Amino acid sequence: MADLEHDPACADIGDELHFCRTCAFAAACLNSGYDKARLTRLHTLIEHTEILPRGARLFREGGPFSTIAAVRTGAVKTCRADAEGREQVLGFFLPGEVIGLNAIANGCYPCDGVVLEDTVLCQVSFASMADLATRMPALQARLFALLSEDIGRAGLLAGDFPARERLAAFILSLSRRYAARGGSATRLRLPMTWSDIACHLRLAPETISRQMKGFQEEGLMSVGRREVTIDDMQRLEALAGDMLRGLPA
Amino acid sequence: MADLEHDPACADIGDELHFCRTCAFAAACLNSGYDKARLTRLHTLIEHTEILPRGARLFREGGPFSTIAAVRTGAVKTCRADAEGREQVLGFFLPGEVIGLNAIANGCYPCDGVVLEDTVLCQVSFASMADLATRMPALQARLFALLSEDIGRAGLLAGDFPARERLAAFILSLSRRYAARGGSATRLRLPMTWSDIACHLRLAPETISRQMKGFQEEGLMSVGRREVTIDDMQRLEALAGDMLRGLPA
DNA sequence: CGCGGGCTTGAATTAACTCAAGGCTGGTGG
DNA sequence: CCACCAGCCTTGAGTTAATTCAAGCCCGCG
Repeated sequence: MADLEHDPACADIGDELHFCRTCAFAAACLNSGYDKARLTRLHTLIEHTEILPRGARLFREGGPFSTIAAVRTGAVKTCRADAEGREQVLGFFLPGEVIGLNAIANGCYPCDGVVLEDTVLCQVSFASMADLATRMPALQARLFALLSEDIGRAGLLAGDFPARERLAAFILSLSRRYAARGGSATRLRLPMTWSDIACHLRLAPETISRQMKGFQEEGLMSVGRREVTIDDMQRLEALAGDMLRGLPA
Repeated sequence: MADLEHDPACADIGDELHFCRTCAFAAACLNSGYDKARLTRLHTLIEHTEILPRGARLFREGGPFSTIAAVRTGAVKTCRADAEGREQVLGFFLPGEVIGLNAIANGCYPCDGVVLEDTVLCQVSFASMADLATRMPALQARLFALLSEDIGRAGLLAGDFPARERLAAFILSLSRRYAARGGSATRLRLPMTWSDIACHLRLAPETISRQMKGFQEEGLMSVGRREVTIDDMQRLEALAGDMLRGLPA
């Protein structure tokens, strides 16, 4: 365990120990009494990438799947383009979140992975991970939970809610996810463009713009360039409430 | 293995061996050379329910999660109601498909499970299943795949496609899922109402009605009471193509 | 036979979209 | 250091796909 805590590659992450010590994959394992050898084995499976610049492709739709990755710093989106070239953003991945779980089923990625800002990832061969999981039930449980969580998250977008509520839920979801990793719940830096948000929420970019303006005028939040400060969390939760009901983060 | 093949509880399923022998949970294990003891152990974990009538609730939103279930015969929908009481159908589950995977993350169901027609399920404690999976890597792999598949399926609905394409993709998806279990790919019995389909696809029931009529007039399919016969698979695939791209079944 | 749930059909409405044009901003190169 | 450029965001006006509302129909079932 000491190895993990003092690994220089992790030390610079500061307080995000929940994420750092385990590179997001095995938080649940830390307090499970595993011996040092196993934790070290887990740790040695993990490779950190270099700093990936905005626009870099982690993988492309149809490409062969072999590794999953956790975001260490930065942000990533997964997306696909339809026949007319219109982009659909499936999800955003913030520090601590795991990318690639939707590729397990088919052995190939169902979407592109695109870096939104300077990003470092922790990568692990999924096969090794699964193998190790048979010997570490808590790791297996963590993987099951991560996968299950993603089902719920993907389902969020399925609902038919008005633009206003969808955007409110999106902001609130970001807020909770940042807060869960020790960030601020009220002051959010947005690594994605308005257009990305629009593609994600099935809205036109113009609609995002108008709704953001509306939120600001109502005193719900202050909207800046690539950042948002939530001013009235309660009202925001009331707006989004129905949509996020029963979601972990 | 002989136990499984000749188990009278399974014998009546006929040719659906892929599903029957394993009650849908461990198809991948059968050819993996596991010894009889392990397969039997898996089998003894599984309990068949009595015949559940239309309208029965398998579970409710917020209820404690402990078991996952595979549909043996019949059909089930998962759904939730928003504040105004409008229903949102998250998914339909046909024979051979597994219900409850989205509840793992939180330990409680994020939706209701409702029986659509006379239905028999195979139920298994998820905890036992996970425990067994540590000793049966192929079972673990199967569970990972099932979970991953569900992420993709949930994401389907996220896209912003016109009503016409969404409905085409839905019909085609049903067709493929029935076909994958040995059923007909062209003649489909629909266990759900038009309204259920509407709630699932984020459309009004009237829209389903109009689109179905349209499909019929164009010779794409013949629509009957609770059944559909696909007359022009190629054109249907062309219509839905973009949406189902990269989906297993 | 009559009842009720579910499906159909038409007409009016609307939320969000598209199209078009203008403005800000942060980065780049002179 | 400043000017320019490109990408991104904003704003307005007109359009549209799908909705809501309302009414009637069909069919299986008691």
